[in-house]
Amino acid sequence: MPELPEVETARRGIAPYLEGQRIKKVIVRDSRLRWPIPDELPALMKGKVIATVTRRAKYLLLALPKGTTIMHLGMSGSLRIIDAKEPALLHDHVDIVLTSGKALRFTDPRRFGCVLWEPGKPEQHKLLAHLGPEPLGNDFDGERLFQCSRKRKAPVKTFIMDNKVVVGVGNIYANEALFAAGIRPDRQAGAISRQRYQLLADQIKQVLAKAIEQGGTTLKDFVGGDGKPGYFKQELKVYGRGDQPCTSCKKSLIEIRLGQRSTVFCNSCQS
DNA sequence: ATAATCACCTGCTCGC
DNA sequence: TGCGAGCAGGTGATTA
Repeated sequence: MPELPEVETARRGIAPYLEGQRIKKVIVRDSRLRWPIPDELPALMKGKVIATVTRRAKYLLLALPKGTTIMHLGMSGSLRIIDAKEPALLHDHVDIVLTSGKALRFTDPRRFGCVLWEPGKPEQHKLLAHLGPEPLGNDFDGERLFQCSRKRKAPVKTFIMDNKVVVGVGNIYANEALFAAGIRPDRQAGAISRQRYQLLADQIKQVLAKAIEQGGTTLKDFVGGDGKPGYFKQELKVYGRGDQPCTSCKKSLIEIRLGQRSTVFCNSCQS
C-alpha cells in the first residue's frame, strides 16, 4: 500500500508505538528482500531506543543512537503494530520487538521492499543521497518543474514520477494530478508552459495532501491489523477507471500505457 | 544526460 | 474446475 500518502499514514500510525521505546530484539524470518537484510542488523538494533520515526520520499527512517534503519514498502509491503506474541504468517519477514510487549511487523509478499542500515546520516545513504525535493515542501513548485523539464522529451507523467525531479509521486497520484491540472499525461514534458506547471505542482500538492488527510482512516488498518484496502478509492477520478465516464464531462476515459504503467485520462478535459 | 527496457517477486483476475 | 497470460501501489540497473 505504498504511495506517499500511505507511507506517511503508516508513519503516523506506528510512530507513537515506537518513539522512545527500546528494542528487545529483531526477528528476521526471511532476509531476501529487494536487497538482503544485513546479517548484522538485528545486533545493531538490539537494546537501542528509537528516537524518531521520520519519512524521506517513500522511505521510513527509524533513528537509533548510532545509525538509522531505512525501510521501504515496495509495491506490496505493509507495517503493523502487533502484540509481540502474535504468530507470524507466510510473508511476515521482520519483527522489531519492543520491550513494551508490542512489535512492528514488516510484511511484504512480493519482497520489493527493503530493510537496511545506515551508520551515518540517513541522507548519506546511496538510496537517499540523490533524491529530489519533497512534494509537500517549499523546495517543490511549478518553477522547479518548469526548469527541470526544459528539453526533456519524455511524457510529462513519466517526468513527474522521476525521483530526481520530485519524490513521492507514484502512479495513482500522477494520473490524478494530471487530470486535476487538465494536462494530457503523454504530452512532452519540455513542451509545457511555466503557467501549466504551476497548476500541476499545485495539484500534486493538493492531491497528496488530501490523500494524507484521508489516510487518517487507514491508520486503524496499520495499527489494528484487519486491513481493508481501497479506503480512498471513492476519491479517485481517473486511476483504475479506464472506459468509465469522466466525472466532469461524462465521456469515456482513455487508458494507455506509458513507461509500462497504466495511464488513464480524459481526452476532452485534458490537453 | 536522457529515454526506454529489464528485473526483482507473489498473488490475483480474466479469458479460454 | 484448471491453466496460462497479463497485470498490480516501486525503482535501481542496464541498455541504446
